Amino acid sequence: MVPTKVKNADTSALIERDGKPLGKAGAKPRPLTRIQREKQNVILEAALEVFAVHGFRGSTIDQIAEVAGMSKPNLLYYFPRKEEIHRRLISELLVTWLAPLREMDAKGDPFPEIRSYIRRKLEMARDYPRESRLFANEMLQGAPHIIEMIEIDLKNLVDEKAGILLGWMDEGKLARTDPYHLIFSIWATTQHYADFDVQVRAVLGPSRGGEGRFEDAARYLEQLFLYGLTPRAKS
Amino acid sequence: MVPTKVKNADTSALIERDGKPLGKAGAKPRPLTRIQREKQNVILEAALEVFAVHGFRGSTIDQIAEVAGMSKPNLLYYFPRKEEIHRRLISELLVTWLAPLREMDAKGDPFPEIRSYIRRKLEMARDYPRESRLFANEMLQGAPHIIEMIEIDLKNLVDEKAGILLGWMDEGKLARTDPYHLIFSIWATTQHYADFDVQVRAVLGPSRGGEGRFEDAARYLEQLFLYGLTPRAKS
DNA sequence: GTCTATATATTGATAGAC
DNA sequence: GTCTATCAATATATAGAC
Repeated sequence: MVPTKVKNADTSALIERDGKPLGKAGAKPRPLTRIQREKQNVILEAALEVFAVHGFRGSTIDQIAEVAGMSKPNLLYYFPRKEEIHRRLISELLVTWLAPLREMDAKGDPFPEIRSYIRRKLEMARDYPRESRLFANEMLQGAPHIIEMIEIDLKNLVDEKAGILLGWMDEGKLARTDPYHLIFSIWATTQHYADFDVQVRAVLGPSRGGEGRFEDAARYLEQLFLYGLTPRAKS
Repeated sequence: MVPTKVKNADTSALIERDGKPLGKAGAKPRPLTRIQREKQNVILEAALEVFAVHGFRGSTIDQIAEVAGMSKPNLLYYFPRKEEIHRRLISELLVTWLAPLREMDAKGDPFPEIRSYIRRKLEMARDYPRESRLFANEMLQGAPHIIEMIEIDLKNLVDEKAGILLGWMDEGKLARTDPYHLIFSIWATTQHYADFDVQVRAVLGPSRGGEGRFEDAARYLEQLFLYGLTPRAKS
């Protein structure tokens, strides 16, 4: 007979310390109730808000608890360690953050693929600026928590996509250029609108710094990248 | 008779607290000796190192003192407050940081001007990565210490240069595009190599992530921007 | 000017009542 | 599960000897 198994157990949502579920060693970790999961989400949401601005060391549990609307000991009941909150946010981050690049498809045509990749990245900067800043903070510090993922998973993904880009170049569908730096420039230009948002808004001023700025950015970037990549006949 | 005035008094190098020189109210502030200035520079250098990585709140005087090779009370003798060190670094930052943009000259031709602007910015990312990261940290936090400078001085500068770019477009020397987002994209792509250095190196790997990466980046960016901006005959 | 010692505040984390 | 009280560690900053 098959041992009883909880349906849809979300092992990533257990109360953990140092990456391991709390409780007696050897004891079967219990999945969280709906309420517990919701509380954790409230905390993670608040922590994202704070970590994104002040980084790990610059953020305090007090701040996070205040934003989450609960007391500090109460927060620590759900996440016994500050580091644990950060670890959870960061480990979920890379996956979502790289989703747009994963979608770039070798079977498609280069311009539509690149164009929609840029659009998706720009939408992420618009809709998830805190995630973008959390990532930027981590990078500025030398990516101490995700360096292995960067060196392995991210590198593999970019190598693969660079290969696709090179393939398109070989077919003459795309101007020959450095595929790695091409990807860097898409990352940089799109994330800029989240990470340097204050500066963008201040420079554009009240008239052009409103919500429309993302549409303007999309139009500009499309022009920059597509014209810049159009293959030309040698003359 | 003219009151005695110290030659070359560097008022920005006095020992200050909350932006005002220390000492009895009304007393004439004394300029620093050479040794004092050198000690301050050692501290500022160390602080740049630390603040660039951890941000203001995430950095400690202990860390800075250790990097500077002196005791904490000794450091506090030269800068009575942690905030004062940061204030000095930040206020000097914007000036140096915008120097390359200031050099963009309306009397020049667009492509050489833009090309050398990109080169200068990329050289700054290569040679002054800590300054770049300090700036990025400040931006991520919403630029609390330099928001007025951003809204006034920086905005004015960018407005002026955007005007120059528009002029070139009117003359048909430059593809018509959004001059503000053009400037943003130059900032973003060049500073990326300082702020996201870990990621760039990890993705490029040992073979291509060495010092040559800046030359590769320069070549790529030149191609991206210049081809992308070449005016075309309507067809 | 530099050091040791220390005051004072903040912070991460725990104990234990309810 | 949540709270008050509190501990221990760390952090900014000062006092005062030399």
